[in-house]
Amino acid sequence: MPELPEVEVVKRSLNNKIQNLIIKKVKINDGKLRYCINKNKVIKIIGLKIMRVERRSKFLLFFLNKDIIMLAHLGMTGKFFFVNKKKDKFKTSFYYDINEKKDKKHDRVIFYLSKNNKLIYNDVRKFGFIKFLKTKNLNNNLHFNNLGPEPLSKKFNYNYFSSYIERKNKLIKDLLMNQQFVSGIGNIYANEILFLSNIKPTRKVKSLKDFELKKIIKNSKKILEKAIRFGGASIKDFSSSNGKKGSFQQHFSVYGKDRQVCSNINCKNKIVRSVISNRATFFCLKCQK
DNA sequence: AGGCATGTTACAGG
DNA sequence: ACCTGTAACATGCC
Repeated sequence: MPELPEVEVVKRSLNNKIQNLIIKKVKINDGKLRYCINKNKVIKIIGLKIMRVERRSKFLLFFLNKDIIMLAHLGMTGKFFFVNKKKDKFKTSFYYDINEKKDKKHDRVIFYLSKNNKLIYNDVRKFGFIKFLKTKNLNNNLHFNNLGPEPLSKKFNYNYFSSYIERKNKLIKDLLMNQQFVSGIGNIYANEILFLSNIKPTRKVKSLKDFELKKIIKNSKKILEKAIRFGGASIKDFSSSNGKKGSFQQHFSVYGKDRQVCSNINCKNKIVRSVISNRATFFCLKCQK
């Protein structure tokens, strides 16, 4: 599910609801996620207030008072659901009912919040994690100290790109997915960005012309912003914290489209699928050079 | 039954 | 010390 746009959508859907709520109780159904949830640290967040939620790369940061941050990563299948007693307009599509006593399958952690609200962390494959740290340690933990710039920030620009790739001999698709180069792009969006940029995923970065670097920068921002506008991509079962599905998957140009006709007008070529660094890669041999 | 899946990191080897 | 590729994590779906 979750690359930058999906995590951003989750952040936005949580933020206005969760601010100023107090964590009353935490129930851990299965704390054996990517990292085992530290129960001693969980005890310390009881009674703390959730100030706001931020996103960095594909990480969610819940800022609590007392200078504590709850850092979460959704891995491949992690989801946060916010459940409120009040009926809201998403009620019909909503997976959870506040009055339902029994937990859903794969509800790993449940945060009971003030005013009868719940925050549920559901994760099928358990590649995600939740950990707690001091605000001052945020930038020197293993997840953040080698993180590249945000693709939507001004730091991700032509000068940065061209100086980064000097004497590098990597494939462009690998580079786009390398979080040390730029943080937040995963397999789906790397495929989409390269299709829109007419660049074959197997191109070596050294071979890229200046105009191609500029195109990749521009299209990265364009696609990620568009995906956020559409609420992210809900392949499998991604949804935001209110259960609302994204629809960007309907706007995919190449991802998952092997053997289908290229989506460019006037191109009758079929999209091919190959594997790069163990990840499914889709492209049009005619449109991407 | 076997292959595949939106991600990250630990580790081995160069 | 840096870079690179691979295995591992856990579960469900086609």
